[in-house]
Amino acid sequence: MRPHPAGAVTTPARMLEMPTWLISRAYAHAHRLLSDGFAAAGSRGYHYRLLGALEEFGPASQAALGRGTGIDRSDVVASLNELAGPGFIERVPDPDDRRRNIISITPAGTRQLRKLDKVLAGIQEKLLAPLPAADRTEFVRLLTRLLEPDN
Amino acid sequence: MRPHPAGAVTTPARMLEMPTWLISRAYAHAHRLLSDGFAAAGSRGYHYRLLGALEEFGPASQAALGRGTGIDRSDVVASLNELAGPGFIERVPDPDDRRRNIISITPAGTRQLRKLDKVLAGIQEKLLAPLPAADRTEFVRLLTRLLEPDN
DNA sequence: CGAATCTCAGACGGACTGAAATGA
DNA sequence: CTCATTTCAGTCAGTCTGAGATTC
Repeated sequence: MRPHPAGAVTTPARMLEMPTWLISRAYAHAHRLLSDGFAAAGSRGYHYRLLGALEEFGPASQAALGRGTGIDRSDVVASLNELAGPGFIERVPDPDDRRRNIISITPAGTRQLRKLDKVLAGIQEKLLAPLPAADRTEFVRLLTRLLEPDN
Repeated sequence: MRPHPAGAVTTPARMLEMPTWLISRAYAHAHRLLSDGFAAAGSRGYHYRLLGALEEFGPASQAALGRGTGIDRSDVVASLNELAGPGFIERVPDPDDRRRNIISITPAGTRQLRKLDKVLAGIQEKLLAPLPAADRTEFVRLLTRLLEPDN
């Protein structure tokens, strides 16, 4: 017996409606929208998280940023270097503890964050586009509920 | 002005309710449940996908399996090696095209697939546990709808 | 000849670990 | 001396690319 012609094999039907499968598809989709969206704005997801944390919580040390945002300490350094280039953040030595840098968001960084806020809103819009408005809030509610035990 | 004490920084609030964020959290959660669940059964996600495709579509070439399941050709080789060890699949050269191997699932492979079906069902159960029964079908419906344009 | 298959080795980007260097 | 922070080099798992041998 010959094997089926190329292309006849697809994802097994038993998987197609599994929540785990759907979630991983949704993740891949969302991730692509995010990467593309941020890249088009000359930025990356880490930049948004760091700028957002700096604006919300004020100046912080690099280590605190890493712990707080869940970004690896070593990636925090790299991302802050990228953000310091265009002047979106500022590093100044902490006068009280000269081991530390205090990282602050600059006015240019705040403007960049505003811009990225819009980019991100556009991405959410694009992601949710297939759902009628009423279903969108329901979708968020269900996802939140699903994750509640984690918190 | 001093930076905040360590631990005061967390994920920026602006992100916490974003669908993209929730989806990536849900993905990480589901992925962990899957890895752990399959590992506990001495298997891996790729094994399930390959065995499922073989049972559903019948014998196929390695290239067809790779294209069909979206698993990289090189990982197909590695996974089939792992599946061939315990005798879950069988490789025989295609008499009609001697470049090819025809891969078939064996009776032991079918038994393994049944076992993994149960494992996977348990994982879905664990994932959806926080949602009341009525919300579960709704959740699946919304995810499916979200992904429809992709298909 | 060009195209497809299987296989291996190496590359690759993303994320984590360890430890040196600096300073409190 | 001990501890915290910054930084860099090395590692690691997962995935993909390239190339060789073979066959169509």
